[in-house]
Amino acid sequence: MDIPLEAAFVCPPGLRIDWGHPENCADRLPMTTRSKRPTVSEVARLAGVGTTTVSRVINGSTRVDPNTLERVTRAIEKLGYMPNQAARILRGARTRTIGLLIPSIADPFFSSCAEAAQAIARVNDSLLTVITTQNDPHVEIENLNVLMRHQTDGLIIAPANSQSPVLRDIVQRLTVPVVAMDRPLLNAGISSVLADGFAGAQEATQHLIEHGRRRIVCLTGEATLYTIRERIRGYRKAVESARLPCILDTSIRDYKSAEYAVQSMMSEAEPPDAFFTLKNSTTIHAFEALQKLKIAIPESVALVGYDDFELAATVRPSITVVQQPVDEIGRIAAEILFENLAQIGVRPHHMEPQCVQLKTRLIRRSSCGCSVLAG
Amino acid sequence: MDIPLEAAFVCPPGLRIDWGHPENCADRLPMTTRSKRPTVSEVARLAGVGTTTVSRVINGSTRVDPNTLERVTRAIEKLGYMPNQAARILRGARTRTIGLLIPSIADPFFSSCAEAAQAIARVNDSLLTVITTQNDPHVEIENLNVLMRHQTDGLIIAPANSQSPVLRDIVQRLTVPVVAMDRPLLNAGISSVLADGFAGAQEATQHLIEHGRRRIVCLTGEATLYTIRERIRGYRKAVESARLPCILDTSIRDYKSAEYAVQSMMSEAEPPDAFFTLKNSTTIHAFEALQKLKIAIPESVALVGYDDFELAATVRPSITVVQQPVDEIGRIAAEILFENLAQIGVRPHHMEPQCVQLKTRLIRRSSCGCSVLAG
DNA sequence: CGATGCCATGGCAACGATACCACAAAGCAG
DNA sequence: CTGCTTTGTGGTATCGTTGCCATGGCATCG
Repeated sequence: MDIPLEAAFVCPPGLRIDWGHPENCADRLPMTTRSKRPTVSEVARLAGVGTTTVSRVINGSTRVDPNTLERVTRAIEKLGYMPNQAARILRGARTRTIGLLIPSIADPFFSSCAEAAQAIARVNDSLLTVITTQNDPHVEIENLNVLMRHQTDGLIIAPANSQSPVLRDIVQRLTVPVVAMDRPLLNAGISSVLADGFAGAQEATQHLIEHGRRRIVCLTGEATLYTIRERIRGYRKAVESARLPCILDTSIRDYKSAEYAVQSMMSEAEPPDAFFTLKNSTTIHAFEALQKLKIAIPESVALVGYDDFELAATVRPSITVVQQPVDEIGRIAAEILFENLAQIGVRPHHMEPQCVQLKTRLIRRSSCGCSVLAG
Repeated sequence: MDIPLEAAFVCPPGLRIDWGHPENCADRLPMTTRSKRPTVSEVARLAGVGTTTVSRVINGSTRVDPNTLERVTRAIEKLGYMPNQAARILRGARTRTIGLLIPSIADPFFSSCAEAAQAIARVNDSLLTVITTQNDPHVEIENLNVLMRHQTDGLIIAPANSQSPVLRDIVQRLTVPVVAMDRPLLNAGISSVLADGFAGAQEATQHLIEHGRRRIVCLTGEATLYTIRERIRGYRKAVESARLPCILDTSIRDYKSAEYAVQSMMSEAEPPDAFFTLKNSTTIHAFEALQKLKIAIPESVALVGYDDFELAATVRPSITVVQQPVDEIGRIAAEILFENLAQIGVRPHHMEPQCVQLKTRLIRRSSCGCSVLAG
């Protein structure tokens, strides 16, 4: 089966369509890969010099005669020479590849982090290898070993368990720099980049309290992760400071459990007047359940979610959320990693680990009780 | 600044929380990486054998005496030996790394593809290196070269321009297998895996026609991509078969332009009675604009979108969409790539390129006029 | 004028794993 | 007992690059 080319879309008259960049970039294709790639000695032979000189030209390490430089450069171009990475690495060079160990690529939070990290890797002339762990510590350790076998220069990891002594020991024994992202790896002596979930949750809860809400239920979803636990701490701090009850519900996993939980809570003697959901999927499930049960938001119950998502502003009512600086997290984690990498060999001891906590932002929309003009 | 551990979440009485896997996997940490990794010769010395024998044990290529096997295995474990990838690659082995060139990781469509491809890479004992191109042909070619420098075993690419002669030439000159994903690379002689946008769009348009819609406007958004053009073909086929007008609007880029476009079309003498949007962002912008302008969906205009998204079922009215088999696309692309990889050296000539077209699915919700029970 | 220093350059070894060849010992048929 | 294969094993060259050291030419200085 083949794509029929003749049937391709023909631009109708009067309809201007931009066909993209002109692509006059034929000048920059250096033969890419051929069956047998030329080597330094072949270049050297053609240029009439020694292999060392060719190497010097490539790496620009020592001064070479302008005349020789010219000849060698021409030989390199003529043969389409490209240094062999493997040989360089064998001689001790970096692989120019960093690893990213995250629970899932499909998760919008982590895919945004990955995108930002990849951009930083690119400006540092490195590649990014992504591995998903599904938050399984076994998979995590397994693949950490895989990355080390591949001699990755460094590693960004979102640990499934921030307190895992096993992971901590392994990471401490590594000779390559590691940066924790989104969740710390406690007492491992590595840098970490996270959003301040405690402050974010506290601010959101506080906001609901200011709206006069008194029975604020925190819908945690599964509460094993460090991030979720921090958010719970923030919620707890806020309600306890206001002498309000601290009510946690960890039961919501999907739409069905959300409907059940919401229904049973709303039919209690003292029903909640606000829900604070700690992650995206829980927010959506709770929102769906409330709509299905025809419970008015924010009149009957207010709703505030943690983590922003594309349609939070579009649904009716629009949903107030705690927004995390996703791009920043990935970007800074990668930046710190490359800073560490740059330090290797310069100092006898590694850089002091730093813990970056980024501020979250409360995006006020309608579901919390704020009257927001749509748009 | 350090994370206060003592302040960590304490499980309240009566609230069962699953703390995750037990992590009793301390047995599987093979020293990972040390300052100076042991080599075959060190293992050989310890086991009292030659390096060749050690190599044979590692690769299980030839029979070795059970006795020797035992000794070597023990030596490997004792030293925590791990073969040096770079040396192997220099000797001609695979890098066990494949590249994925996509416009963006943050895009839900491509992140799902990436996730699926990564899973296949894992079962083939390989890593996946992700590079984003932002649909820029220059970046695309640039990074294709970067991947080749890194000696990637193979490549999955979503070409920015399916008809680019430059990209086609480069790909044809590559010695590693390449698979096109989501969009073909025409006449390059490589396999491609795509969703059938023509059929999907045709079916969706047909569906609107069956609902009695007569003026169906196709909101394309930017229409440079192959996929979008295929969808336009499908839409056109359907309306032309029904002798209905073919009305394309390529102007929508964001919420503002959507509002303008919708408003001006609705105030025409013959306003549209349905919108068919060709991609996610356009669907959302059009939906927002219709809501803002208080135009009833589906009473005044019906709406069908291309590409499903998480909240399409949650918003009111829920949105009817053409769903693409995202996971399948990534999975099959990777599978074909590894099949090609397995063929290298077996046959003198490469595998016959295949073009896989996957079926889409029309998800009937409310916005098209179908009365759907929520849930 | 001879000694000293700098510059440009080349030869060679080494990084670590493995394919190839060689060889010894053992088994086995004639 | 001889000539053959089979089995287990080791030595060594090689992959392509780069660091170290050596060398020859030229300029500078006492």
